[in-house]
Amino acid sequence: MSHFDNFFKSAFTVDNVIFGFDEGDLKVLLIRRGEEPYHGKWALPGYFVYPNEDLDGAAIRVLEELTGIDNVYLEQVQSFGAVNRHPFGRVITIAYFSLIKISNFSIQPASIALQAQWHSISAVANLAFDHNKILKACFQKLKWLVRSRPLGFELLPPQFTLTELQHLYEAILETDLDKRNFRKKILSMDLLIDLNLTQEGVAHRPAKLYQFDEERYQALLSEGFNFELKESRTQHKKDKSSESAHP
Amino acid sequence: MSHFDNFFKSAFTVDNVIFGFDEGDLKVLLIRRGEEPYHGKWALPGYFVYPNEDLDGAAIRVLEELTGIDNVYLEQVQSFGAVNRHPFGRVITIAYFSLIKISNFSIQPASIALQAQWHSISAVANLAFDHNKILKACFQKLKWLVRSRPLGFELLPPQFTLTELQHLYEAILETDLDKRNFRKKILSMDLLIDLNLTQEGVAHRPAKLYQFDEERYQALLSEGFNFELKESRTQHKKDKSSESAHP
DNA sequence: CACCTTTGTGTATTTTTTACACTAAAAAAT
DNA sequence: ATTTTTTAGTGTAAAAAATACACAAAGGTG
Repeated sequence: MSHFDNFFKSAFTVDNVIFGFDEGDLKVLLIRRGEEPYHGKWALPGYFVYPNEDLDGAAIRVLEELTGIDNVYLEQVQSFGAVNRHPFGRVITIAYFSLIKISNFSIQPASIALQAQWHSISAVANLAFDHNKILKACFQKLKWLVRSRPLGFELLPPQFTLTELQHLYEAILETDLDKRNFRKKILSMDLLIDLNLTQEGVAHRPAKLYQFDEERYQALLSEGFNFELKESRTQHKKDKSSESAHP
Repeated sequence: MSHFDNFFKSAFTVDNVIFGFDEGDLKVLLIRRGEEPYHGKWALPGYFVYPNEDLDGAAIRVLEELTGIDNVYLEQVQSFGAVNRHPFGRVITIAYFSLIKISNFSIQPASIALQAQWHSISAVANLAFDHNKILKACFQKLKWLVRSRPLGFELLPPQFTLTELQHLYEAILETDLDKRNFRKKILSMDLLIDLNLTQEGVAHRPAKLYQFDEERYQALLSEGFNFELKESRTQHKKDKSSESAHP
């Protein structure tokens, strides 16, 4: 049956774009490749999909094998299938992405990777394959998603301050937000639990700590609530609160 | 090199979800398969990606070969790669979708398909493979996209009335829109050219005809304009304009 | 010419978004 | 102990956007 001529030696891979947030910086998890091609180069943690596993499953497995990270929610983003994107043959890849709290996971590269490390989004080197392109597409998707879902909580420690949350949003959206308006909006969604605790050991007024209300989020989700968070249409200058501090 | 064990007999396909709009109904283009598996069954127009072509190119070629339609913009949606989705072996598929004016294209199924035909979205049968799932995902994406881009013009004839446009939006969003508010919003985007023509041969007041302003759309796109079109947050009843007609 | 059907229009109300500046709290420096 | 430094926390008014809603106008039909 000539139909089967369409089955040829080819392969699929999955590549994971894992975002984290630390020190006010949006980061992505990269590995240094321990295999040809691109041996020694930085790349997204990705590998082949095996014949007996589906794509989502492969993404989860590969991430675990290459970085030691498991138990995260991975979302499919896009496929990349340029003819020569892989020097060894025809390989298309399916990109997945996820957001995780950096501090929650210890990174343990498998033998197949020389190293696994967080890199600031703003300082990502030349990656192997077409991984720069993939990263860019995933970052776009993140930016887009964060406007319609209260994402980002995944990236913060369980207890966080409103300023930390705002910085995270600013990093993702690549814009400045107005402090008062941001707080008003976030608090009005009623998705944060005020822990009645404050920061300790900071050399200034300590901020209150909050926690994400997972239960309420699930409840709202199921009733089709719209989480949109905008403040991006008009250009506006920062709230220069501090200008009064030095008269 | 054991690396190459990961290249095995497998295949990629592309499947196209082509939306059209006619007689107030949102439609999708299906073919009746002329090949095993699922010979004789309705399916999305899809076929294998060849070794020497990239995914976007394959989608365009396949659509042309199976339905005679070419010169349309296809957008990648998602990959589907369940292990047993294809009875002949491991095949993952990449779904593409597009919107076209039904009247602009004459459908000419190639020998590989027995038939190609528009089907109302609301009355799609059991399709081959996992194509019902794919169709559903694409419809979701359409619904989502139409809120953030002035899509839909692709689906209408070059000259259309505001009521036709509104019906189209209602079909996609699966909701009712308020006539006056819809017009206000659409016209304020300033993307329609008033042709100073009216419908002819209708048994009621003829509507004005408009045309989509492609140039202005491109201009606004490039300056990052936000086309969002909502009116979906609160539940609201229809504008029962006609209630005064029969006092 | 009455009548049927669909088009086309405006306004008032409510909600959301935006812009903007000072006091409060704690630690550090004097 | 007082002052300085730094960040947290707060409210309001103005502008823009979204919503709800009803009737006259245009053309064909019988």
